[in-house]
Amino acid sequence: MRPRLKDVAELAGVSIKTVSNVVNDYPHVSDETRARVEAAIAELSYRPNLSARSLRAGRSGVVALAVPDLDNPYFAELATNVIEAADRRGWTVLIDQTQGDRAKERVVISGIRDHLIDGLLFSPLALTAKDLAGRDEGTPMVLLGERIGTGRSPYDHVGIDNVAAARAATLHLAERGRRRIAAIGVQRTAVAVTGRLRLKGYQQALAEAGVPADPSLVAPVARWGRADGAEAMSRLLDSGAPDAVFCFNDVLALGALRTLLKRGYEVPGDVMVMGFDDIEDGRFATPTLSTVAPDKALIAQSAVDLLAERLSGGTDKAHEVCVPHRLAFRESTDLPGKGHSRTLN
Amino acid sequence: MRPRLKDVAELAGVSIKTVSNVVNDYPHVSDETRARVEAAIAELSYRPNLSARSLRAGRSGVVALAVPDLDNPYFAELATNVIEAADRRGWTVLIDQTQGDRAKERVVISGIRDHLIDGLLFSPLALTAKDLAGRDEGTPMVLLGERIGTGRSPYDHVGIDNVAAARAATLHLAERGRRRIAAIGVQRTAVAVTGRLRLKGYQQALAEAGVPADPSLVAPVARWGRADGAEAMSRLLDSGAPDAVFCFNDVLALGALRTLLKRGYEVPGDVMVMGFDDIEDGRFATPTLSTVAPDKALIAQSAVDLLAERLSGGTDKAHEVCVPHRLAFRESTDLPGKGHSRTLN
DNA sequence: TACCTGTTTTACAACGATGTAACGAACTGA
DNA sequence: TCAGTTCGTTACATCGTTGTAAAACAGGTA
Repeated sequence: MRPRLKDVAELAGVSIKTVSNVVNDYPHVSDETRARVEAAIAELSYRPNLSARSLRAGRSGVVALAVPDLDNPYFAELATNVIEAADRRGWTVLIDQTQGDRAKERVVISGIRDHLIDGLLFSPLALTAKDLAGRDEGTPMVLLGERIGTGRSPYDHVGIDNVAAARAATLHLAERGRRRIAAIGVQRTAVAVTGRLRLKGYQQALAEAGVPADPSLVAPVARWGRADGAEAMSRLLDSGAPDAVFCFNDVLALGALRTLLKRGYEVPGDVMVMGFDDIEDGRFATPTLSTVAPDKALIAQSAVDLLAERLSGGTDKAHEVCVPHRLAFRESTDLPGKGHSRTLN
Repeated sequence: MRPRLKDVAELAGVSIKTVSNVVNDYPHVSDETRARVEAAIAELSYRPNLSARSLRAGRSGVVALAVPDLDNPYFAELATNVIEAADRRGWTVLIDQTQGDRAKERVVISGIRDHLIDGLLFSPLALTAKDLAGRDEGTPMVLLGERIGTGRSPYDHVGIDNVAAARAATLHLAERGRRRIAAIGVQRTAVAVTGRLRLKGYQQALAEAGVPADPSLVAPVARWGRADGAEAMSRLLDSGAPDAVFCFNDVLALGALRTLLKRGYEVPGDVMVMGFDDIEDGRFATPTLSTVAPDKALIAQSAVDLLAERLSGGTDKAHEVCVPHRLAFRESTDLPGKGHSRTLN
């Protein structure tokens, strides 16, 4: 069917290995032989069989990226960055969606596909430290997002300082004079680490700003989707009358924004809205969405670099990379009369 | 390093093939032997090597999905659906981003990775019929989105009736009394098939509704991103004074919406906005975005099914699947006083 | 006992590519 | 002329799995 080294070799009148040497650019091949082989390769339009190569080499050139859900623009943007960074190293990316489901996340780390992939970039949501500990260390794995568990993990990790970021975001709202600052995004599940860290930053900021913490202003959600944000905002408006809301990610914030506008509130006048992630949607919402902007390109690049280092057998101790973030102040937290809502990007 | 069939066989005291038989659930293995082998598998936590398997079987269980850009929510949602549909068949999906770049799209069909994947689902933007014709038919490919070229193509294809959809969308605007209906999304490049089809539908609708076509109301864009939509809308407002705008996809529409609101126009009062794709963002924009809603899940499912049929050596002639779409009327094209903006989903 | 039937298990050869080691040929220098 | 050194090329084994065909075994019949 498809041409193999053998077919090329026969056509060129050389041995299989010589063709292999040409394909792999080995030095000691005479110009004349090389030309003949290349002609044969072109004529048959030969392409190496990657399965055979990876069987032989023990490497496939494929890495897996496991994320909860590509529908969430944050993960879509992250995936884009990862694919680009992997591309620069000649790797191909295979994508798994876990839906943040613990069973699926376990499958991802179970190593079922370890022989197909050289490494794993994993952004877990529901996984526990125990799940992780049970993994037999086969293919290298780099964790994205939250650290799991409190102890030392044998895995490389890339994340941001969620507490500091959430604290800064909340402080920003307090500095603009808001006193009833709500939070949307805590989850009731035991494993929602990210949410807890952002809540912690939120609480720290309130204490620091001397704003009394009102538990009724903390709105739990089941998941981090637009509908959840919209629904949580609705509950907050019915009960707590906030004058600002810090949402633990941007899609929650866009959902909350939708509810506010639909119910006739002015944003930022009546209620300021702050998000987290800096997805593109937020930059084109009306009002544009203030947010915490993690350096997604750097997260992806760092993760790929860490994986590469581990693949080349480099380090033994686990690396911790904390990627910087910045705050993007846009219209949704703009003070009236300052008149620069349109100049901020 | 990792256990192989051989290791399991030695531990269980049977031959390699017997272990293989157990792993593959072959019938003629005695219960006692099976139990012993399974114990050994568990003890060593053996996992089959997929590279070897796919070398042997000529199948890898991996299919590639090539899309322009995961950042575009339409493709992210499509990818989600494809991954789910593939999952149901036990396939893994590997994702390529082409950026709509012709050179990258050529690489995708060049077959460089054909040995790694069993099939290809490809949503091309810039590819020409000539590029396609030059492909040596190795792994099966299903095209998503537009048909390429006019002649008969040897490839299966899944798409929607763009002309009809665009026509219906535009007619909807005309029926609501708008006469200066703009269009955003035509592209100057020779290969932008989708844009041309939607333009055709737009023009047909104008003719049908007896609305004179004003070329100054057709705004070209370089790409189909939010920023392009925003910028095109700005140009339209400066020159043409439209009272409605049909955008060839939702992110263009969201960009246009942003410009309208920023410049103080009322939507839908002053200008109605209609999109195409039905991405989730549009359902949470304010106003919510009317749009053409293709059945993305069915697109993904059909594509995967077609691929499966081809993989099982089924058909020889190319299939054409036209997936139905519906129109989602939301607030951005709502007539004032009708009072049902909130009941429409 | 010899023979057949059917089940269970095994040895062996692929799949396609590449590292190793060895080979012949063409040179060098004594 | 011959050993020693390159250089270019090759045969072979191997990566881990599975299809094929045959061997081993058990049970039943003549």
